Amino acid sequence: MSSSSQAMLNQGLFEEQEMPTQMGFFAFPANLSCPAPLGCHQSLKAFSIESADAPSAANLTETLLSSATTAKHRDDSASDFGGPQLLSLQRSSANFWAWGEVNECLGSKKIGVDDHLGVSAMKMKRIKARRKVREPRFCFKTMSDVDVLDDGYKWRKYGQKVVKNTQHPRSYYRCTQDNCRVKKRVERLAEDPRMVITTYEGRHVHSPSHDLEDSQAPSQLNNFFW
DNA sequence: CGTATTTGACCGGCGC
DNA sequence: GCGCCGGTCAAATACG
Repeated sequence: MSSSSQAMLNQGLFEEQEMPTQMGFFAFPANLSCPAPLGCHQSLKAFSIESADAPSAANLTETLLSSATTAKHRDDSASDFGGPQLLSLQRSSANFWAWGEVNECLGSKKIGVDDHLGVSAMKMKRIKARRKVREPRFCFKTMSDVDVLDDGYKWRKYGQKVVKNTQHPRSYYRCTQDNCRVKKRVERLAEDPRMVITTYEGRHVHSPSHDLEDSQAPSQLNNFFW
């Protein structure tokens, strides 16, 4: 975990009092606009998160924020806001939304190992169970015209599915970087189609693509996680 | 022509 | 065991 992420945590980025466990939310200041092609013209409103991987969400938030702020600062040098000040929290019960599926997938379910299973079968089951539990996963709820938010990484779509009780299809993306198994799902909220829910799964083993283009120091590459 | 996206098929988990 | 459902694969198609 980077020290800045820890700082963000200490500042109370992740608040859970009004949410079930594993849930937290925050809001960008109303005047923060994300740069094109982000299309995130409103506020990033909420996320749910696997508690053990809060730093991941913090780092992604950092990425999104820095992407938004650096782009803004390139255009206008007057710094209305910057860095940690962006994270002024706004609390609103209106931000609450159900995210049972994510919580369910986060390993809250007990996975029993049957006594009669063979050793290999048990191993398989354990590996699968462990994988399911360990994959850090969290989601952002964003008001946006476009489905895919520019988080600095390059994604390839590998599937689309209409899920039950929703009128909007869910899209599945994988990070295009070799050896990086990070995935994300993007869908629109049934109740409010203006809201996009982006769910990230896994950790990047590399820095964002535009950082690579900027020839970032190799030592930073290995340490970067969101 | 290489790469990205689309989309129907397939698979595994889960509840009944 | 069966059916439902979410997630993934991969062939076909679109696009630059």
